[in-house]
Amino acid sequence: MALLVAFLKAIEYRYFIRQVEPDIYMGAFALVFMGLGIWVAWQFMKRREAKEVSAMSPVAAVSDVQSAATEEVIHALDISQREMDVLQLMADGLSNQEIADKLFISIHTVKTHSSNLFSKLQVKRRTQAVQKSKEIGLLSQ
Amino acid sequence: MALLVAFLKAIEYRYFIRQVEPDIYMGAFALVFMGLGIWVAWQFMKRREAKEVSAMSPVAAVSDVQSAATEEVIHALDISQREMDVLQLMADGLSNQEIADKLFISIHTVKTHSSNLFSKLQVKRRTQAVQKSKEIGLLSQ
DNA sequence: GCTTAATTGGTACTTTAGTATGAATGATTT
DNA sequence: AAATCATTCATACTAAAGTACCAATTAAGC
Repeated sequence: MALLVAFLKAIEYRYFIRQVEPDIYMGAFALVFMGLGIWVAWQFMKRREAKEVSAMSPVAAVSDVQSAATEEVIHALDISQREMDVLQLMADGLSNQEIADKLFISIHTVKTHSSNLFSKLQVKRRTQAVQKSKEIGLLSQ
Repeated sequence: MALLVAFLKAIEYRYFIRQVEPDIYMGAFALVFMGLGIWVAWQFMKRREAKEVSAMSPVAAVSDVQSAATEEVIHALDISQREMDVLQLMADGLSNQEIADKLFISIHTVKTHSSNLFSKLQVKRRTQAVQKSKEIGLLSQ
């Protein structure tokens, strides 16, 4: 920014400020920098869009990784019976407390199971867990 | 633009130009207008992005038969386009923050939409919303 | 007997989700 | 012009979800 100011001062200020109407000069000045601002924002947004397109939906990206190793994961899912119980009820839209009540265990236990489940499924949230487990055939669609 | 120039001339030019160092004044001037430019571009891109996402929404993209039935359900439940966008991304397992980033809106807005969605679907959580919306054909299985 | 893994439960904490309420804006309809 | 609706954003709050770490119990399996 300091460089820009210096640049403007050196190049334009001395040559135009006294040859052109001040109003017009300031208007042009504003216009140029507004244009520069638009350009900067444009570049930024372009980069952001590109990233999104390449990454697409996080779920899609996840599923791609998964499908590459589907066999391996299905055989080595290492998901216990109790974790499956929790997963099923999670897929039904139940809260941790409701799952706890239904399985006659504490909510802490449900959290333990679900947390382990998430790391095994390589997801971060129950919604993703449900989505992914249906994708890979852990749960019926 | 002409108005802006006039505004600047009237409000700032006369009061600051001879009280502040010219260089600093010009620098601040440039900065302000660059900021304005960024803001303008940002607003423009936001609107464009929103339209694109809406247009890309699976609701509009599914097969004719499906979309006919889906449209009916959407209409019956009085669910808006934006609410459908949020619902779709919710079903993909995204967090509210991620949905906000993808739609270029704030997390507050996402919460507003999802909350309205839940009451329209008569559910209490996003997991139930996803489950039910697939049940009634709002989302493809 | 000893080990291993599954199941259970806990504390303490951070993060995310969800509700209630209000308000501004733009587009559309009446 | 006025009303309506969709969309946006905000604050302030409560509830739920999720993580990290620890520990007791039980049922195999070696």
